[in-house]
Formats: sequence, C-alpha cells, structure tokens
Amino acid sequence: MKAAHRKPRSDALINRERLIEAAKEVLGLGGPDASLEAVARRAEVGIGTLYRHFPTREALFQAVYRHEVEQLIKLAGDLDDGHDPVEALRTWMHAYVGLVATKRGLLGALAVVVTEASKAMYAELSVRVTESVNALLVRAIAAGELRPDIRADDLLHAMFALCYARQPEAGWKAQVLRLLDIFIDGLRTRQPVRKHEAPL
Amino acid sequence: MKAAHRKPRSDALINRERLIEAAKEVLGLGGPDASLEAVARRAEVGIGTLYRHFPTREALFQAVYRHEVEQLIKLAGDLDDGHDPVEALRTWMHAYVGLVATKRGLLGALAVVVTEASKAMYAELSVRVTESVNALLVRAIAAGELRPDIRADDLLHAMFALCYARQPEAGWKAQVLRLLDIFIDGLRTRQPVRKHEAPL
DNA sequence: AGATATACGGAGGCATCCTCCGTTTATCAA
DNA sequence: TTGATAAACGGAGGATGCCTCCGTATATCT
Repeated sequence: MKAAHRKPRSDALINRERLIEAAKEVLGLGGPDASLEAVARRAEVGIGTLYRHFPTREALFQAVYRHEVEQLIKLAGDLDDGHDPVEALRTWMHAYVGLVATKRGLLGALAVVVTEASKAMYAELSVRVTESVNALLVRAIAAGELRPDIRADDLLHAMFALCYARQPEAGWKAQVLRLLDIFIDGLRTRQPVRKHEAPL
Repeated sequence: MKAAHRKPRSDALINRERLIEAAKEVLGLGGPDASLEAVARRAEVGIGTLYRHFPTREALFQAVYRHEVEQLIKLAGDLDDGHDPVEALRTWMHAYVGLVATKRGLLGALAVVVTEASKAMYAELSVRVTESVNALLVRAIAAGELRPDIRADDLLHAMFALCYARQPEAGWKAQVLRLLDIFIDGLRTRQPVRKHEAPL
C-alpha cells in the first residue's frame, strides 16, 4: 500500500504536549541541568519517547522556549482589541516579566548553546515578538496615549536589561514590575496618572 | 608521639598544583560541566585524590579562579616598576582580557553558584585586584600621563562590560583589545599617540 | 631506621545519558 | 468492521560521571 504519509498519530501529539509541559515545570524548577529522565517520569512517558521527540537536550529546550514565546505572541494578538491600549501594553509587559521570572535558568542555558539552527529560530521569534509589541505600540501611539518616538526594540531592550540587571533575589519580580510601570508612565504623552511610593 | 602537626607532605602540594593546572585546561575548554574524572585523568592522579583536595566542584572552581586572579595581582606588582606606566597598564589590561577569554565558561559558572564562603572570597579578591590596578593608575597619574579623575573601579567596570557585552564570537578578543586601547588613549592627558584603523 | 600521620588510588554503588529493539496501537484501505 | 502496517511506545542495557570508602603506599619526624 505504501502510504506516502499518514496523518500524525494522535498519541504522538499528546505525548509531545505532555513532554513540553513537563519540561517547562522540571527545567524551570531544577535549572538546565535537571534530569531528562525526571521530565519523562513527570510526563508519564517512557524515556525512549522523550528522546524520539527531542533527540537532544537543546531540542527540548528550544521546544519549550518556542512554546512560551508563541504564547506571548498570541497574547499580544488577543490584547490588540477593545481595551485601553496602554493597559494592554502594560498587561503584556507584565506577562513578559512573568515568563522571565519562571524561565530564568532555562533562558540562561539557551543563550549559551547556540547552534546554527537555534540561531535561526531565535531570529525568527525575535522578529515576530518585535512585530507583536510593535502593533500594541502603534495602537497606543495612534490613540495619542504614548509619545511617538518609542520603538518596539527599544522597549524590548529596556525590558530585557531591567530583568537581567539584578540577580534573582527575593522581591526581584515586584521591583522589576514597579520599574516597568514607572517606565510606562514615562512613555505617556500626558502627565503620569499612576502614583508610586516616593521613597526608594 | 602525637605530632601536633607535621609539615604538609610534598606530594600533596604537587598533586594540588597538578589538579589546578589540569582543571584550568579541562574546565576552560569543556565548560563548567566538564567531567571531574577527566580532570583527574589529565592530572594523572586518582579520582580520590581530586575529591580529597577539592570536596566539591565549586571548591575546585574557586581554587582555579583564585589561582588565576592571584597571578593577575602578581603581574600588576611586577609591572609596577621601571616601565612606562601607561604601557604597564595596557599590558595588565590585555592580560585581564586574556584571562576572560580563556575562562569565559568557568567564570560564568562561578557567578551562578554563590555560597557565603565564595562570596567572601570574591569580595576579598575584588578588593585586592582593585588595589593592584589602583597602584598602576596612581603611578601613571603621578607621572602626568593619565587624567587624574579615573578610578580603579571605573576602569575594571569598563573592562568587565566590554568583555561581556558581546557573545564570544570569532574575533571577539581582538575587538575588545582594540576598544580597550582606544579607551586607554582616551584616558591620556596628552593627545593620543597610538593610531587605529579608522573604518568600522 | 622505624613508627605513624598523611596521602594515594581506584573499586564500587548509584544516577543519568542515550540507543536499540521487541511490543503495542492508531490509521487507512478494503 | 476488519485486517495490515507504519508509526509510536516503553524500558532494558551499556557507557559514563559522581562521590565514598578503605586498603596500600610513602613522606616526615624521632
């Protein structure tokens, strides 16, 4: 009969999802050196299945990374309607910080192992994220809510720097969120609306 | 007889040196996850000996780190006589870059694992390095060769940032060295003497 | 030269990595 | 619906690394 190609098997798709989900948890918690067998156990899947889906540790990392970033891109799309554009932007930026907060160790490891293939993926995702946030920005600028000289890559650069400038100490995330809110206020065309506690 | 304490055994000292040397090579090349058994093999020493000298992976990292930085401090002392003070500074800074170039992975790993004990060591070495480079600076300033408003920690900060701002791509080291030379020229009281290729 | 504190080497127990292959199952044609 | 079979599953097993423990070897001191 020689079927050229069948529809992918449903259990394979399910297991793939389970593995990514489990890897997100195990790697996010235990760092980039966490045991892959632990990931397989958590996904309730044989170790062979893990290796079939993700032949290398990096392949798994990349899948998790892509999965997370895709969510972020999707969120930008979902936010791009109805709501107050500045609030939409703020919501998105907070989600970004949440991602970084969870995936610190993982992202650090990803930055180290850079093959040609992964480089292409990062480039692609970087472009798409920039486009997404740009859409949010354009809307806010068009509504006259933000100063028009801010660019998406400036914003992302600032967020990245803010997130990684400090060590992951306690209260880290809250501080970054406060700084981000101040930053957003700085972007507004009108006077700041939000109040922040004055003392350092 | 109950000897209170003997002189440390010579073979122990030798093996310690051999281990640090081997670790410098193996860890510098293979990154912080390199096999400790490989280190022991390279040092031509039993694995037990390695663990007796350095009970944990971090202990070994720290010993290597301290060893390297001590060399840097010693170099500053050796340079602190006779020569042209600016050339002495340049030589020292180039040596620093060389250290970073070799030990990138190692230093990165060290930054991650920070215990109380290691924190103290970093603090101590940091102070001593700053003092060393400060001696070089003071001499150059006293000779009227450098502007007097440069401080040792400014200089170290600039060097650190320059070294770590970019990914370790090909030509990385050469670029940083060029930038450093330009930086040094900027520090001079007189007009720049060195020429650099103008085009980017 | 002898006594002994000290250091050495590596076997061994456990964990993880990754491959390989026999078994199971989802898909598709009849 | 029912087989045939491509595709996926699970996990045993060999290799390697981590670290401990202890019998053996040796440098130091009297």
